[in-house]
Formats: sequence, structure tokens, C-alpha cells
Amino acid sequence: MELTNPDYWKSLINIGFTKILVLKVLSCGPNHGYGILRELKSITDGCCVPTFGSIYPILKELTKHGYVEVKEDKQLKGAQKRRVYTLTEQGLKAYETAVEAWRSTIPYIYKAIENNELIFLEDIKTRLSNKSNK
Amino acid sequence: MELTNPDYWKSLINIGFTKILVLKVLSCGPNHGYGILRELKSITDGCCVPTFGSIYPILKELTKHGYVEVKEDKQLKGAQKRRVYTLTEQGLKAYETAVEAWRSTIPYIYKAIENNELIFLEDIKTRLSNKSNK
DNA sequence: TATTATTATATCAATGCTCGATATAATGAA
DNA sequence: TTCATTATATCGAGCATTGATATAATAATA
Repeated sequence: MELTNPDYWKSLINIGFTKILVLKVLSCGPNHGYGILRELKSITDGCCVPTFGSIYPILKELTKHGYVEVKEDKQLKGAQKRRVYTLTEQGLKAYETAVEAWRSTIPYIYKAIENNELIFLEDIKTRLSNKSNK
Repeated sequence: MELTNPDYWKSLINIGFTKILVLKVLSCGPNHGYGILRELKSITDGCCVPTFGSIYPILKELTKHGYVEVKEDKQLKGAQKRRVYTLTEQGLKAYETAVEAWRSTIPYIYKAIENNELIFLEDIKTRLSNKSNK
């Protein structure tokens, strides 16, 4: 418990963040464990990259509870056989639930880390669309 | 593991969020376990409220590692004796580390929950100050 | 006076999650 | 032949949450 070490906090944050990231990647198309990790490395600039020790158990659980469907892929080139995961309708619903949970929490995260006024996502989205309309 | 239940995600998010909230409350002044919980209920509109089963162990660990100092308070009115916690310099450093960890992660949270462009905190702060200058 | 609500701290079992280490395996390139 | 890359999988240690349970003092109410 070394609270002045950023890694401690990163790890703590990732507990809540890894699973929605996996669902996010799968919502963009079928993928396999190793590929999901590569994708995560890319879209988070290496900021939120779980280990294999967490990614594979997550995929196993998602499969077991019907959030994804798995299919063996005998690829023509490259190494090992792959296990490709596809998001089910239930899985998409789970992703949307997660998005809502995060959306409702983020204003309070701002309140905890910024001294500014409370910022709501709706507000941010309005500003963004104003910007793109210019 | 009921991923279509918002509570599941809330709970997951809180794992990473509770500890920085406690430090945030203490950064505003000394407080005791029960009081911190009341404060959390208030500042997060009931959105992020841990149980006593997590708040007291956290306070114990913070004390053990020197992030807070504890002092018994024989209050004049009211019920039980209180244990009042004060943030140490080390504790303030921990809070600042946590803030930085969250700041660097938030853009990627947006990326996972919004279809909009990547939003950076700096950007948001600029927009806010533009607003207040109007 | 007796009961209830509020204030307040604390522990425990069950459950779930991360990390890092370790193992296995196939293939292309040097 | 050796090394790097691609790929999946498991395990223990450590840590965190929830919900239940216990204890205790005092103010207010009936």
C-alpha cells in the first residue's frame, strides 16, 4: 500500500475500468484475447493495459454468462490457434449499462480531482457539438 | 456477475474511487469515520457511498502507513467517542498522486463511453474558464 | 420509565479482481 | 539452431467490497 506511487492508483482504477474497455473493443467487432490487449494498448496509449492474468479470466466469465460467443479460428498464417469472441445482444446491453454507470459517476470524479465547479457530461457534449457546428 | 445490473458496475467503479474520495474529504479538514461517510453521501448525491465495512479498514490502513493521524475526541454532546483523522503531509502527497492518476485516465474513459472525439481535461478547463469570463 | 432513533466504531465471511510468475505451443526470421 | 512474436491458460498472494453482526452512549419520544 504505497499511495504515493502512481501505479497503486492506476491498478485500483483499472479494476473498474478493464471490463468496460474489453466490452468496448468487442463492440467494434469480434476479437481474440491477445488482439484485445493489443487494441487496449493502442487506444489508451499504454495507459490502461491489463495483464493476461486478468484478460483471460474475464473472457472466460463473459463466455460463461452469455455476454460473448466464442469460435475457434484456424488462421492461415501466424502462430497459435485463436479463440475469437463476438459480443452477443446481452453483451451489448451490458456495455450500455456500464456506459451509463460511468456517465453518472464521472461528474463526482471531477469534483474529487478538480477545484472547478461540477461538470456534467451533458454540458461537455453541448460544448462539443457547438464547436463542431462552427 | 450480472453485468446488466448497474449496481455491479457502480461497485466495480467504487473500488477505484472510494479511497481518493476519503482523502479528498480529509483534505478539506479533519473528520471521523461516520462523518466522512455523511460527507461522501452529500458531495456525491448518494452516488458513491461505501459501507462501514470498507471505510473503517481504509482509515485503519491510512493510519498504519502514516497518511493520517488519529486523535480521540471526547465530544461534549452526542453519542460515542469519536476518532478524528487528520491528513498528514504524506497523506496530501498521496491525494495529489491519486488526482494525477485519475486525470491521466479520464480521457480514455471518455473514449470508452463516448463516440465523440477524445476529450482532454485541459480542453475542458479552457472551455470552463471561457464560460465564466463571458 | 421504557423504547426508539441517532450517532459512532469495529470485525468477519464470502466474493471478486489485479498482478506477476510460470507453462505451453506454433511459426517466421536471423 | 536460436530468437522473437503470436497466442492461450492457470495459480497464489494481496487487496477491496458488500452485507451482516455486535457493541455502546445519549437524546427524544411515548
